[in-house]
This record gives sequence, structure tokens and C-alpha cells, in this order.
Amino acid sequence: MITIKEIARLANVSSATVSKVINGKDRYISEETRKRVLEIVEREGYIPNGIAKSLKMKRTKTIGIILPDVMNLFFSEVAKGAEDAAERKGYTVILCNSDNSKAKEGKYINILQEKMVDGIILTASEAETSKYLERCNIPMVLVDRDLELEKPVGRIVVDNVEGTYKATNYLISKGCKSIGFVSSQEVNKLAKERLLGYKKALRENGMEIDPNKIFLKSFTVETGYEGVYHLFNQGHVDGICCGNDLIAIGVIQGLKEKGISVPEEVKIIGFDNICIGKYLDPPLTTVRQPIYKLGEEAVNVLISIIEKKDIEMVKVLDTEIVVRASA
Amino acid sequence: MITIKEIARLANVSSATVSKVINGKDRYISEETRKRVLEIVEREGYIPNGIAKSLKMKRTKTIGIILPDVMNLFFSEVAKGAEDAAERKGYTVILCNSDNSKAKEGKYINILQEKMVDGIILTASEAETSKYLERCNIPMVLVDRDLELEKPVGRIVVDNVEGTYKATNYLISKGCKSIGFVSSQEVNKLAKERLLGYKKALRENGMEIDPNKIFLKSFTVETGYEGVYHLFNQGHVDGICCGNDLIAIGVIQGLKEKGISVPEEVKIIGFDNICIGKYLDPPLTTVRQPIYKLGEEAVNVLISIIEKKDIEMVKVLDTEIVVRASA
DNA sequence: ATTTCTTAGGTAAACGTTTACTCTCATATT
DNA sequence: AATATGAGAGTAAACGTTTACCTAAGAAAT
Repeated sequence: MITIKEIARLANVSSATVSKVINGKDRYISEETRKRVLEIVEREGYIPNGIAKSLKMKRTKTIGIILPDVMNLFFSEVAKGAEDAAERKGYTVILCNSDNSKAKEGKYINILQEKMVDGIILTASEAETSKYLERCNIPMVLVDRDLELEKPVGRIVVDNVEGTYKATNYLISKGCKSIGFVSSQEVNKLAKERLLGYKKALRENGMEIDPNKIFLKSFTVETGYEGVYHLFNQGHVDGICCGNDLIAIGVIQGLKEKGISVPEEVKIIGFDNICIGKYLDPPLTTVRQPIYKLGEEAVNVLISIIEKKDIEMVKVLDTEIVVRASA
Repeated sequence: MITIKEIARLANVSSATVSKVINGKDRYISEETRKRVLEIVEREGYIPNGIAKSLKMKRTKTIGIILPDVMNLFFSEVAKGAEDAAERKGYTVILCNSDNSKAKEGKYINILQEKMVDGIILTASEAETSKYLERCNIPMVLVDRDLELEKPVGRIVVDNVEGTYKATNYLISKGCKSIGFVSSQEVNKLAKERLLGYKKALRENGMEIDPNKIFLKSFTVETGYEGVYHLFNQGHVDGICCGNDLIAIGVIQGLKEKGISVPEEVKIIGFDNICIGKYLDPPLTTVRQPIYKLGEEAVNVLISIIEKKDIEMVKVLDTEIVVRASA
């Protein structure tokens, strides 16, 4: 690899001059020299060594994004939103899959610090701990899954209570009298909030909260599938509010197996609006989260923190019901 | 941030000694000194500066992965496979979405070179060019979409001709007499090969190749949807071989709208076996590619090249028909 | 008694940039 | 005539590591 010194030698100038030309700090460089240097840079195919630059400048123009699993439709959309926004601002992103493991999450936080990333976007793993996080002094933005932390971090979330509250109310407005809830266990704030919204809606409508109609395991298709069997063993429902769309997929599958028609016998509403929802059968009615924007805003806020523009650190994005055919 | 020099000062040794201890090159370090240094490292929460290390060592333990779009179920699985494999080998991955744009792809190749990644995994954008690529002298592995290149690169692909050949034969074995093909335009080798396999199967079975039964646009749900209308305007088919699963999703949706039943009236087979296929209605019969493994092997081969173990540079992975309900 | 080997650890260059200073003219100002 | 200003470019330190080479001292071998 050819270096700046080599270019300098070929152009008969000092490396300082080459550096200035390349970086546009050419106020005191003659047009002639500038041209000559640029020509040689072009001809030799010189590519600046970003590592050396980062060492000197103490910034890498790189951010890390830690999320449970990019194969998950939700997180891949967050990742895309984040990467797109980063690219627009001249940053590059390192992708880290935590597989919902605290250990892996901690390991990555460490690696990212070693790699001197300028900031980190984190969708925390499910179990709530913050040991690793508190002692990391790189700018950080939490997205989707919020967390109680001492240190100041950005947060991009939606109002989850409101989301399931609206969803449940929607089912009620459609005439459901007995509504079940299938979601993840209350291991984190997000899961707690979604359960809360469901209960709140029932309570406000004078409907009984029946533990037998609540099935909590994890945010997966399998949970939805199991949930159906659980709910229908315990009795009967005519509507199911799902903790997310993956669960809704499993629920619909389970109901099909049981020969129960959606939405005629049981109405289903999901949460997230993942991109595949509209191709399901029936197309999924759901609570839309602006997933892509979640990633985008996370990067915007993170870069504001990095570049020390001060800006609102917390953004609560809006949810909205997307009516399709499942409810 | 505390540096190695600071640690050295606190431990009353030279920074060389600290470096040796940290990196386990401690053959000539007394146990006493080793302990003392390690304790101070721990106590002070020292994190090595990977950038400085990379500059000196001329390697970053980072690889770049360029793919069209992580939001696409296929590529997100490739990405996951790649990231998992990289993590196991102590590498970190920079994620780049090309959005199928040559310009963006070229830009990223450049950025990755500046960031001094040790290697690049590339799923080329659709249009075939290699200008940028030929002049990049970083180890590279092509995955999924193969490309003619002068320079030596790794390649991880499946036999696409065989894939659609098997798929079409499967439809024929199920009694289809008139088989359509909906796929992407022949902009790259992959698309060409898939079309070839379809034609080959028809030819070998003495069936006519009818251009009206072939609709080529892009590898998207929309193309599948449009394809149905195109095919049924031109006449009638009783089986459709799809260039990938996303197209199959669109095809099924289009057929539903037309009130045509799958698989009774028209049988559908996809390609890829994306994770959502089994939850479709009807569950999608498809040609399975080992998508996750594609990413995994890409990283394995790439790292072998980087670390100069020599190894087979080209891997052709197997496909297999996954029978579900759509055909 | 001299040489050689081994253990323990230090010195300082090098990796490829950026940038605060410095230097030299030439021109403008007093 | 002396001084200030500005254009144009160079010098060298610094960023935080790693590592080839050096030193010193004690043990072992000759």
C-alpha cells in the first residue's frame, strides 16, 4: 500500500502538504501544487490509511450496533434504518448479534471499545442488567428495549403501554368479549409495558383480567403456537392480542391447525408491523411501530451526542393500528 | 482513556513488559511482575487501543460484508451466518447495504479499504461490473451471486441450474402440464442459471418453452404479483416455478386475488427457503439453499485466505427440495 | 577463568497520519 | 528604511501499540 510519504516524494513536497491537499485544508497551497498532488494521488491509486488517521484524530467514524439477532425481521429493519442513516452521515457500522445473551453483549461492548467506535446503539438482551453498560463511557443510544441506567444515554422507544392498549381496545370495538394475551415473559420493561396496556384496556372496559387467558413465554413464533393450545385448553377466547407479530404468526398457525377461523371466530392483532405481515393469510392487523425509523433516529441521536450538538436525548415515536384482515 | 504507558508507570515496568504480559508473550516475565501488571490492568479497567494495535500489526481483525439489503430475509440470514462465524474466529464485521447500486457498492469497497479491513465478503449488486473490484487487492469472497473476475477470489455458491431444474422436474412429477417461470431479468449469472435450469427440465421432458409463460423482472414480491397477471393474461398454467421465495409470496397473493387455489389449480415452488416460508398459506414448497451456511462458509474461506492457510477457494453447496403444501 | 546460555526486562523505532510551529520570501504599511 | 502581513510550504512531535534488539546478571559448561 502506497503511503502519503510516497506521494509526497513523488510530488516533491512534504507529507504535510499532501495531507492538507487531501483534506481540503488548502488555503495556503498554490493551485499548481494542489493539482500536481491530486494528479499523483489519482494516478497511484492512493488510499488513505484510515487506521492511522483514526489513531491521530481519536475518532473512527464507526459506530457499533448490538442487537439480539439480525435474522429477526424486526431487528433487520432496525439495522437497515441505522445503517442507511449512518451512511448518509459518513459513518460505518459494525454489526453485533448478542443472541439475547448477556455474556455476548458484554463481550461485544468490550470489543467495540477496543475498536474505538465513536458510539454504540444497543437493543439490550432480554435479561436486565447494566453492569457492563455503566462502566462503558462511549456515547450510547438504547433502542426498542429501554433500560434503567445511571449514566446519560439516548433512548428511542415507542409507548408500548399505549400500543397494546390501543390494540386491545380495537379488538373490543370489533365486538370481542373474551380477549387473550400472548407475549413474552415480563423480563424487561418492554414486555411489562405491553402486558400493562392490555390489562389497562380490559379494566377500563369493565372486563375481567383472567390469568388463564394470558400466556407469556418469549417473542417467537413458537410461543404463539403454544399460546393457542394453552388458551384453548383453559377455555375459549374470541380475540387475541399478541406481544409481537412473530407471536401472531404462530397464533394464526395454531388456530388453523385447530380449524378455528380467523377473523370470524377469533380476531388476531399483532405488534410491530414487520414487513412480511401483509403477505400472511389472513393479512395481519397489527400495531405499527416505525421500525426503520427507530434505527434511523437512533443513529441521528447517537451522532448528535458524538458530535456534541445537543439535542433531545429521548424520542418516543408513535404507534398506529394497521387494519388488515385478521381483526 | 488509560494507556499502556500509564499502566507501565503504575507497575514500575516498561511498556514493553506490559504489552508482553497482556498478549501472553510472557515466557521471560517473572510470575511476580506478571501478577502485578495484571492486577493493575484489572484495577484501572485498562482497555487496549485496538486502533494503535492495528496500525502496528497491519491487520484489524475486521471484515466487511457488502450485500444488497439486510432487510431482505435472504441476506439477513447470510449476514447472520457470516457474523456468527466471524465472531467465533475473533473477527468483527462491518455491515454495508449496497441497495443493489453499483455506485454504493464501489463507495463501500473504497471505505472498507480505508478502514483497512482484512477481507471483504461481497454479494455483488445486480448489474455486473468488476472495475472497482479488480483494483481492490484485499482478500475477497463472493457469495450467492457469482461474477467473472480476473483476480483470484473465493466463491460460495449453489448450483442454480440444478436448483430450478429439480424444482421444475418436481412440478412435472406432480402432474403439471403447463409450467410458468417468474424470476428476475437475466442481469447476472445467478438469474441466467435459474432460467436455464427451468428450460433444461422442460426440454428434457419434451415440453415446449413458451416465452409467454416466462415473466422476468426482479427478485421481489411485486414481481411475483405482476407475474401472475402476466401469465394468466397470456393463457393458463398449472404450475409456476419461482426465481425465489419472495416472488413465490407475490405469486400466491396474486393467485388468491384471482380466486385460483394453490396447490389444487396451480402448484407453486419457490427458491431459497427463507425462514418465513413455512408460515405462509399454503406453506411454501421450495428449493432449499443453505443460506446461513452460505454466510458461514464465506467467512471461513475468507479467513483462510487472510491467514494464508490454503484451502479450496470455491464451494458449491447443495440444494434440496423442501416439500410443504404449495406443490 | 573464560565462555555460553538463560532469565528478566528495558530501549527505541516503526506503523501512517495530522497539525502546531517555524521558516522564507514577497508585498504592503508606516 | 524599517516593519508588519500573508502566501506557500516544511519540520517534527504525537497518537498507542508491538517487537527487534540490547543489557545485565547469574548459572552452567568448558
